[in-house]
Amino acid sequence: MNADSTKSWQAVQAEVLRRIRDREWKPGELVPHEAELARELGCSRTTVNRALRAVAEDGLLERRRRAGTRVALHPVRKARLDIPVIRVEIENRGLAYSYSLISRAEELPPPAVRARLQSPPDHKMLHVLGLHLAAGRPYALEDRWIDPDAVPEAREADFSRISPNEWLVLNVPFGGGDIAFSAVEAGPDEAEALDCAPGAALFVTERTTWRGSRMLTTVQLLFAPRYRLHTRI
Amino acid sequence: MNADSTKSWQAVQAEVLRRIRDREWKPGELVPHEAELARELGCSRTTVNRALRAVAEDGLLERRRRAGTRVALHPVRKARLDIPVIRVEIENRGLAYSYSLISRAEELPPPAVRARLQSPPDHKMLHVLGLHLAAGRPYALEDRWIDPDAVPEAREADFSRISPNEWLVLNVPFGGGDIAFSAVEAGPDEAEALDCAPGAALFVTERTTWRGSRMLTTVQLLFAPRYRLHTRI
DNA sequence: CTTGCAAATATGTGTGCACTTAATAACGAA
DNA sequence: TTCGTTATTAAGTGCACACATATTTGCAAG
Repeated sequence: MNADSTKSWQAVQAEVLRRIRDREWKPGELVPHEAELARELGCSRTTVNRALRAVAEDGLLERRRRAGTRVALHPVRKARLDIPVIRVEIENRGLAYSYSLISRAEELPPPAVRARLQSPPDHKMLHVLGLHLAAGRPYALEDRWIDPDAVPEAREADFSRISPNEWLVLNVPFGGGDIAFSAVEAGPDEAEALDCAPGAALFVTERTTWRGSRMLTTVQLLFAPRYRLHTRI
Repeated sequence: MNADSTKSWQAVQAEVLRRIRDREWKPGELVPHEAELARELGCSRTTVNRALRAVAEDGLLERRRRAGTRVALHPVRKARLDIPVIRVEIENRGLAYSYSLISRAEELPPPAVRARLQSPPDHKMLHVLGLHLAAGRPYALEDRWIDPDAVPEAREADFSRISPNEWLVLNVPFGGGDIAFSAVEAGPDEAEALDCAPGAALFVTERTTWRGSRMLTTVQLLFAPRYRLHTRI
């Protein structure tokens, strides 16, 4: 047990956070450089580096080579959002998950989708509509478009038992992605599927994923009213 | 210049990601241990560790001591959300920011707020309502409650020129926090403040911040219609 | 067959060192 | 004065080594 000469990087991090909190290091101010801190805290520079890097990743410090490390003036807090597969999300709440396919077709996407997927005007896409249910009640409506050229196996996939959401995670190697959250009013169809009043405010997440520069799929997830996306900072 | 015997941890990370993408390492599968990878890739274990740790932080690998490192079966993607001060958020979009105070009072919070702040039934709180504007148009309505016992300086603060949002970031040492995103229908007052139709779907973020175990403040931010919170994965 | 303890092992972390890279400052020439 | 070059400096990264810690495995005692 490293009585006291050894400080773990977490201990250093805690000390750094304390100094920021207690305004020992003021916002915008330059903090001692790594070597200096290492000497002062009785640990190696590597350890100090690890700690400072972690704090900087949370947005409380800003680091630039040569310029040194300074306390962030406008701390842009970095929250981490977990984006699980919907089935897992529901099961984690201890609810029974089920899923039902509403429709599946190969058709021309609307302009908005075409723009997101950067596809040529007359390129047909796989369009899958499905409903995720938690404990038998509508949870989220999945409105997905898949580029069958980029994901040929999708043509064979059976989306009646497994949602595109989960099928894609399992079968398509991940790539980059883009997520947006917003709110929309429920249209008549959506209201019926989600069993809510038309015009109700729905939480929406829209995701577009690609691999390399190839767009793969875009999805709109409409959550039933009272859904909350939750995280800690 | 380290021609090729030295691999940077980013290079190792890229190689690891490639192997996961190309299914050389299949989901759920155990990957070679650090020392083995180090030998294979011709770098030190430290470097491999750095790379694997980074990938694990993104949720694509799961690591446990002794048990080894395995490819995540249900990759829970970790998105990072930046939560800037609203003024900065607006200015970053190249728009002119302004702010106007709507009301400020010390009063009894409604039950929902009391629950969030875990305050006793008859404890009065500082209640500040303000509107953030971008290019002169309503952007977000800030409905904030501050515990004046936990943040005594707030009583003296001038929230007519600087929003509580920004004042708190500048004056109150950060602490833990809790963020939730959802959607609500605009009520009559909110519709008027945000210059939208009553019943319009609004994107909401609710934040509660504390220091230690002391609740400091809770805020509801109602964004004008068409607001989108956006991030990459 | 179960329980408990010890050995083995993979990751986690710390240290000291060296070298690289980027940003600034200092300096000198046009 | 202004521009470009060079020196300096602090962070970024890599390596070899050692020890810490968690977890599994296997063996032995009950």
